[in-house]
Formats: sequence, structure tokens, C-alpha cells
Amino acid sequence: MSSKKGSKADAPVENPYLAHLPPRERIVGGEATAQKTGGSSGLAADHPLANFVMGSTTAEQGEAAEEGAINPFTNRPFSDKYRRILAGRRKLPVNKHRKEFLDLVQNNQVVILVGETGSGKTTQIPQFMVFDDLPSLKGMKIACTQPRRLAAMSVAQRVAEEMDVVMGQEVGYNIRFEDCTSQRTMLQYMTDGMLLREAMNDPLLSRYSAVILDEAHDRTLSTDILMGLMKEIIKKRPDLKVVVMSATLDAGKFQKYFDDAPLMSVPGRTFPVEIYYTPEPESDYLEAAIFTALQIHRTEDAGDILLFLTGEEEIEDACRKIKAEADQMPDAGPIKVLPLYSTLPPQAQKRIYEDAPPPRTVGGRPGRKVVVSTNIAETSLTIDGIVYVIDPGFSKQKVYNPRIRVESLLVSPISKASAQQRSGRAGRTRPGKCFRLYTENAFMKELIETTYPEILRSNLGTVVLQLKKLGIDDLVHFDFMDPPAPETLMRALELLNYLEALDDDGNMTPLGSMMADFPLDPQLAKMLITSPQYGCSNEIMSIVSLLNVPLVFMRPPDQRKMADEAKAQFSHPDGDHLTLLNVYHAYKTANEDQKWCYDNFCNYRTLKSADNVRTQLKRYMERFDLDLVSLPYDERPKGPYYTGIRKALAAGYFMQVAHQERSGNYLTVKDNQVVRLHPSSSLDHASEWVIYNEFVLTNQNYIRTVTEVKAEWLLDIAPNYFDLDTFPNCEGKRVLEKLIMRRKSSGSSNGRSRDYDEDEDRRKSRKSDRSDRDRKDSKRRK
DNA sequence: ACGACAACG
Repeated sequence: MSSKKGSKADAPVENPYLAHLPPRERIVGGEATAQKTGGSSGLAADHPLANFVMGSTTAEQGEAAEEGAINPFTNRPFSDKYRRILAGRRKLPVNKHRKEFLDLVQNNQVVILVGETGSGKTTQIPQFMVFDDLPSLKGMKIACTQPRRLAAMSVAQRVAEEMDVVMGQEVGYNIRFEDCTSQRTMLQYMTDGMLLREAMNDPLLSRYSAVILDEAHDRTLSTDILMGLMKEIIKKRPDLKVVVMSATLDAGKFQKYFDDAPLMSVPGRTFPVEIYYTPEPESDYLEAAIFTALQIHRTEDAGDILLFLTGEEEIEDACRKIKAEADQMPDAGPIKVLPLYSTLPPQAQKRIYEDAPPPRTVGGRPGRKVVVSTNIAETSLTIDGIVYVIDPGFSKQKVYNPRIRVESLLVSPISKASAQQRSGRAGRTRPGKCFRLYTENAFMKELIETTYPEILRSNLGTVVLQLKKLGIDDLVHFDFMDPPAPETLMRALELLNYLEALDDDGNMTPLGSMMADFPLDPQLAKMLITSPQYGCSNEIMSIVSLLNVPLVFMRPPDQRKMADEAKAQFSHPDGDHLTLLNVYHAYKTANEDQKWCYDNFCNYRTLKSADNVRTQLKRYMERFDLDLVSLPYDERPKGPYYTGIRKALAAGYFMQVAHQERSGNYLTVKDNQVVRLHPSSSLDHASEWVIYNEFVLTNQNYIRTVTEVKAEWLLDIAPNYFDLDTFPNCEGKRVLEKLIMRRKSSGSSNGRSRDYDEDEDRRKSRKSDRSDRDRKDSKRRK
């Protein structure tokens, strides 16, 4: 990694992440030489760590300190609870490898550690390192990254207990919205996205003496970038230790990537799982899955069932069918069928931990719990007590098509690694069985080894901007573990160039640097940063926040009509973005009341988290001295209030524009994809030009969350993008040509603004401001 | 004529 301007690395004082530290603790680089802890570090001769040599301790020394009377990090006596937990820790498989691990980590900068589930690697390895590296004595700390927030929090909690310290003190976690660490923190669990964000402002990760990348096999976008980054950082930080921890399957690949770093393997602690395949391919995996679940329920011994399906609708449907059929079976025990997917309310999610129902009569057929789940149960959530797994072999996966710049979800066959992970879920508490609804031959010959990493399946706009911010100038030669398609990188560079985040030479602009700091997609970041120029940053903050959470509108299948009526109160004729704004205003006007949300079919949790996002965005706006402004709200029917907002939206979304043809179809600009407005849109369907937030690829091509804009705005906002030489032939192009001709002949900018006003007047006489009327109505009703 | 797999900042 080459830092583009020295100033970033040379001036750690500017790093907001370091601001809470006294200057002397901001050690950059640090000495790679061994250092005795006694003497200069001020430890008394009888301190438990007095004779520890940083980076040269033994497993026995570490264990002795753990078994001593005094906690060396708090100087308080160890509690009884601590000793009980310690006894359990000593039985973990990884504990036998403490010496081997220390040897490796002391003699190598990078170590790959392969540990199966139940090995204890996530909790123990960081502690082994704490006792050897002693980061607290250097004013540094050890980071252990997790792909998921919940994991970072719960593992930190567990390790704080294991080390007999208060959570947030010596051991803590740092995730978005919650920094539970302090100046005392020496071991910090965090999301990988968080560490990446820190690296953007502290390119050498100078606060850390060691970085442990856990769950690397997950291959999330952030983990992949971090791995590439670590390869660069270790060249400049010889004192920095890196441990990459992964499940078994492709450990060799990690090893090779890190220049043949040594690999250590720790067995797991799970029970054997018998695998069954179908003799013939199944034509309908859903039907086969339901049949198998019922068959297990009728014939197998007690033990719960986990069935993997692909999405919410399919899961709810399957749950109903299984329940209905099982209840008809006279020779089977009672059944409890539970759905599981991420958008399920937490309360409903927790039900998966309930016990199976008891048999109907003493000694009768066992009662059983059946969990029907998406991939969420493959990695994120573990359910103890599962004995039977049904794996139809499919999951929904994101795919990116750089040619039309669209991400979509496709039901696709899973990989061998995924199948293995799924079957493992049957053997967590005792031996289990896994029923794969495909042939053994298909498993061997048709499934790919591992799921393609996310970086090969995503739009890379954010990734490229982040890499630029990290100081990586030459993306083509950046050492990705799996290099993305050149076309995908080109698309990202092109996007960032049009957004003016990168200049024509591909260098990051000051705007781009600021955009990278916002936790937003590049388009949304651009929109928000530009919004003060349109006088409406307060409103854009609200809209952007709502675009960053799941859809707020609830639509229960049995109350669709009422839900649609509730939504209609908020509808704005000029577009869905303004509808979202109306919802946000109404929610705030109702004092964020939960009952109000319920009555109006809005998701309370979603609105609350949008508000959380908004607070965070506001802090960034203030940090960058961006004005928080609104256009006059009282004059909104005639005044510039909504027009200003729509212009600001166009300033971010000018590359996601569709034009309505005379046929009534919309064509996306430049890519000429035929799309339809999503039926949920509140937009008046006569709008000629629209910007859209999302391209939804299903049976039909839909554009969702759509707002009307003017061709004139687009020409003014993004003249480079709307350079007609780059346009394929279409009606939209001819409309723009005429417009440009007319502008040329009228010459002055006065001519332009007259066009706007006429246009606005025409529009306003055509439509009434429905949202305002409805807001008054809803107030009267209350 | 309504398709949110998971997850991150």
C-alpha cells in the first residue's frame, strides 16, 4: 500500500479514531525488538507478569499467570467464577496447541489457523496472544475481527468473563453505533467493516500490535479487502502480527495467498453426521423437502429438524404445509414448525430456542421441533438440539451483471463447503443425520468447491472508493485473493468518475475522500454531501437514512387493503423518495410512537434504526462542516421545497435514470433496459423522466423507489454523463437533443430558468399536493 | 398484478 499523500500517515493527530488517546500512547510502528516487562515498564518484581518477555513467553508462563491468585491485568484477585470457567477452557481442543501456536506466532509475522467449530479458537487464540504480546504495556491492543456484529458482541462478552474483567475495560468490542472500549482496552473484538473504516484514516493500523482475522472463510467484502490490506501493511510494520483464522476447506488457499505462511490445524468438537443422498434427482425440491420432513417426523427417533430453504415466502409456505400435514398424521407425535429468516421480528426469531412439544401420551411418539430457515442458520445462528438436517441444495445468492450494472438475487445451487456446513448443523449435541435432496454424483460433480466470494458477485463502487481511500492507487495490480472481473472494476471506476469522486486520471478527489468517510453507497454519499447546495440537507439526510434500512411499509398478507390505505396517506405524487420523507416527518410528528407505527402499518424497529442512521449521518455532516439546511416548508405547495429535494436526489442518482417511451414503457438511460415501475410506487405514472433507487430483476424488470425529475436538471447536474455522443439511439436521446438545441438558440441561462418555471406551473396545476392534504386528514382523525 | 439470501459501515 502506498500512502498517496504522506500527510495521512504522518499526522495521526488528525485521526478521529485516535482522538481519545493521550499523545504518548499513539505509537506508530513500535519496536520489533524483545522487551522485558520489568524495570522501565514499571511492573513490580512480584507482579505475575514481571518476568515476561514480550513476544517470547512460553505456554507455561501464560498458564501459570492464568492460574495465579491475582489477575495481572486488573491487579484484583481472581473470582471463583473465573476458576470454574478456566477449568472448562482447559478442555477446549485449541488449548493443547498453545505452545505450538506461540512458537509459530513468535517466529512468523503471519500465521494461518484452521479450526473447526467447537475448537475454541475465537475465544482462546486472542487470549494466548494477549499473554505473549502484552499489548497493554505498549499502549497498543489486539484486534480480532468478526463478520457479524452479534458475534463481535457476544464473543467479547464471553472473553471478558473468561479473563475476569469488566466488559468494555480490558476486553471490549467496537461495532457500528456502539463502541464498547476504553483506554484500558487491550483486546478488542470488532466487525471487519469497522477495522476497515479505521484503516481508511490510519493506514498502518498503528494502534494495533496484532490483528486476528476470524471467519476468513466467510470471504465477506470487508474480510477480502482487509486481507489484501494486511499483506501491504506487514511490509511496513515488521512488528505487527497477523493471524488468519478459517474453517477447514480452503486453508491451503489462504496459506498460498500469504506467501506460504505456516498453517496450524486444530480439530473441532462435533459429533458424526450420517449423510444420505437421494438415488435420483428431485424435480421439485420444495415438495421433496416437505415430504422428507414429514417422513423423519413419522419414523425417526426424537430430535429436532432443520430444513434449509431459500426465502421468506417459500419458508412461510412450507411451514404451513408441514404443520397441516403433520397434524393429519395419526401415528406421529405433536409438531412445532418455526420459520427463521433475518427480517423476522426478533421475538419470533427467538422461538427457535423453544423446546420441542412433549409426546401426546407417556411413551408415545416423540414431539418435534422443525425449524425452516434461510442460510441464516448455516453460519449466523446456531440451534442446539438439531439432529436432522434437510438440505435441498439451494440458496438465494447475489449476482452482479456489470454489463447492465444490476445486482440481483438468484436461487442457485450451493457449494460443497456450504453443504458440509449445513450437515454439520446436525452434529452439535449428538450424532445426527443429514438428508441431501440431490444425488451423490451431483454433489461430487456438479457442486462447486466453495461459494464464490462476495467480491466476485457485487457492484464494487464502495470497494473501489475504499481502496482509493486506503491509498491503493493501482487497483489493477492490487493483490486480491480472488481478482474481480476487469469489467466490474471498470464499471466502478466509471461510476466514481462520473460522481466526481475520482478525477480523469483515477485519483481520488477531495470530494471522493469525503464520500469514503460516509457509511453510504457512493451515490448516496454524493447526494448527501451535495445537498446543502440545493438547500435541503436535512431532508436528504432523512431520505438517505430510510433508503439504508429495510422497507418501512408493512403489508401483512391478510390486511393488504388496510396497509395500502395507510400507505396512501403518505404518498407523494412526485415520487417515492418524497413519500419516504412524508413517513419520516409523520413518525417524528407522532413523537416516534410505537402505537402510531402499528396503526399506520409502519415498521417501528425500522424507523427507529433509520433515525439511528440519521443521527450518525448528522454527526458526519457536522464534522465536515456541511450545512444542515431546509427550504421553506410553509411554502411547499408552490415554493421550491420539493423541487430542491428532487434536484438533490438527481445529483446523486443521475446514473439511474429511466425515460418513458411513447409506448408507455420505461427504458433505462444508456443501458436501454425495458423496465416497469414497481407496483408499490406512489409516482404519477405520467412522469417522462424518473430516477430510481433500485433495479429489481424478477419475472419482470422493475424499478423501485422512483421519483420524477426534469431533463433540464440532468443536463445541468451531470453534463458529462449526459453527453449525447455516448448515448445509444432511443427516444430519450432525441428528446435531449431537442432540448439542447432549444437551449443553444435561446442562448442565455435566463431562458433555462424560464423553462423550469413554466414546467413547474404546468405540473402543479395538474396535480394537487396530495401528501399535505392527507397529513392534515390523518391529524384530524387522531 | 407487488421476488427482503446473509451481512457490514
